[in-house]
Formats: sequence, structure tokens, C-alpha cells
Amino acid sequence: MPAASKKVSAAPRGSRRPRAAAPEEDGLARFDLQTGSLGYALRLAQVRMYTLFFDMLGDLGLTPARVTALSLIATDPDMNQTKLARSLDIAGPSALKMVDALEAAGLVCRLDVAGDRRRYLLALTATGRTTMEQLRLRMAEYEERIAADLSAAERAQLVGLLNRVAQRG
Amino acid sequence: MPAASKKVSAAPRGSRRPRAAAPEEDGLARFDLQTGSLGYALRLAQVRMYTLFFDMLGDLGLTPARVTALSLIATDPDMNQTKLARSLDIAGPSALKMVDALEAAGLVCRLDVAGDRRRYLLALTATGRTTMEQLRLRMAEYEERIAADLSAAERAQLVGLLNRVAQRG
DNA sequence: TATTGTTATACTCTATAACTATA
DNA sequence: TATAGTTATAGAGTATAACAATA
Repeated sequence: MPAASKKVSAAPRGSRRPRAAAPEEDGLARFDLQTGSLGYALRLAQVRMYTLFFDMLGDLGLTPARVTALSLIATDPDMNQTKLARSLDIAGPSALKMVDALEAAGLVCRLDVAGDRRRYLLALTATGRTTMEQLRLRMAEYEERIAADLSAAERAQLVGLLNRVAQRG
Repeated sequence: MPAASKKVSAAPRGSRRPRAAAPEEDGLARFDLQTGSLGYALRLAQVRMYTLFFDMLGDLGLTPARVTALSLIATDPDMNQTKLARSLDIAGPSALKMVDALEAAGLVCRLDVAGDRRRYLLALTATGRTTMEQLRLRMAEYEERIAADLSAAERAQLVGLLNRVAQRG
């Protein structure tokens, strides 16, 4: 009978802030700096968003990937590891480690499934639910901080333009 | 006398495409999907940009970080490893491996510095210069593809709004 | 046979600490 | 003493391959 592996550190790099991702880093800066290009502007805005996202996470001890895993588990009452791997687009063993880490942090638990002993359901613990509630509140503030310098109309306009950029052309 | 370490693979994951970075992945999707939020729109646009960036790199065998290193070396005639580490905001040993990889790929060479035998200059090889020229051409196309569905006015507007988002508030 | 989870292994990127050679 | 580069080591994240238990 499979037992969850336990050898995963409980406090990941979520606590240590992951080096503010300089805009030069992803190959956009040196080419685009002079042109006021869309690519560079998008990159800079994304760097800012990333910084604010980590400020938002603060002392919760979560990484972005774990935030996503947590919210996927919170949302889907039928979540298991294979499904999580598919949702996150990661390999099975990676999902396993992710769940191990969330379990070690006391946020998630594995529940037996009646009638199928191969798998188990993933669910939030009480601590996990509290953390999710914290996250929901902070995400709302975070969204406001991103758009802090824009009027409602400008913000709507920006979202509209970004959606058109995001569409597969 | 220090000799450059040579044990670095020449063809990195630049060839293997790095898994298209699903928008769910960085903790933005599950919270924001319903709101049409700026955070989510920004994230989606960035995912699209990332995809196009890798399409652009194509068969050049480069990663985004190596593109940046290459362009930094191309731009600064006085580049060395410590300076490169500072520019990329990475640790010294990481910069070393980066340079080793670029050297193994035949794009960059280490040149002796008259009067200071501790360091050497980093410079592009002939192959490196050819690659950079290719990159410049492709970057121009890339920029156009990002904004393909926008008019000139819309694009300028979008850049303006993004710059305001990117500003530290 | 197929599915779920697991183990073993390896590779990349990153970091810190301690070292060498040189200034 | 300080600087440039290097080595050794470690940790997080990713992957593939092979496996056990169960369906």
C-alpha cells in the first residue's frame, strides 16, 4: 500500500524572496530599451506585478506554484495527484513533491477514497482553509495595488488591450 | 593561474521548449478568472509574449537568460564575469557557468587583460556576432507580432498604460 | 491492461562558503 | 586587504523510467 513520502522541507523558498527578476534578465532589455516597445513595457509591468505578488504573499510561506495548487485543491472537491499534475502541467513525481510539501506545511491532507484504494482525495486542512481565506483577502488588495495609479476607465481600457494581445492571432 | 572550467553542456534546454507556462501556474488564475482583473489580463498577455519569444528563438539554441547575457556582452566592451553577475543579478558561480556555456557554444570568448591577470574581458566570437545579428532581426519581427492586432494608436496607448503600472507607486 | 501513486535518478538553475591567484 | 575567478557543495524544481498496488 502506497504511503506518502515525507522527506520534503516544510519551509520552501517562499520565505526567501526570489530575487526580484531584473527586466534585463529575460532577453528583452538590451534590444528594446530605446524603442519604448510593447514587449519591454509588458515585461516591466510584469516585473512590477511579480514584486507586488511576493509582497502580498508576505509571511504565508507559499510560492506562486503552491498558491495555485492550494487554490486548485480548494476549488475542486474531486482533486487527486494525477489531476493536479495535469492542471499544473507538471509531471507526476513533481506533483507528488508539491503535495508532500503542502502536507508537511499542514495545509493539505490526503483522504482515502471508498472503492478505489489506488488514489486519495486531496483536501484542505483547517489551517489550509484559514490560509486560503487570508489569500483571498490579500489577492483583492493586490489587484487594487496593481491598478492603483489608474482610473476605472483606464483600467478597463488596459484590460481590454491586454486581452487582445493575449489572444492567439 | 585560473583556467575556465569546461564541463558544461553546450546545448542547453534552449532547444527543448520549456513547457508553455500555464496561466494557472503562478497563483493568479483561480482567484481572478471571474473578475476580468488586471492582474490576470497582464498574466495572460505575458504568457503569450513568452510563447512568441520562444518561437522567435527557434533553433538558435539560446535561453532567455543567455540572450540577455549575450546582448550585455555585445553591448559593453568592458564586460567581465563579476560585472555580468551584477548586471544579471546572479551569483558569481552562476555567471561563471553561464559564460562557460556561451563559450562552449562558441558564442563568447575570454580575452586576457593587459595589466590585470585576475580577470579577462568577455567578447563575442565571430559566430556570436552572427547570432546577435540574427537576434536583432528576429526581435524586430517579434515586437511586431506581439502588437499584431493593435493599431499604432492602440499600441502607444497600451505602452503608456503599462508604463504607469510598472512605475513604483 | 490501464491507472494511481511511488521510487530512483538525473539535469538545470540557483545559492553560499571557502579557496587561489593577483592587485 | 580587496578583487576576480574558481571549486565544492547543496537545495529547489523539473523531467524520465521503472515499479507496486489496485482497478
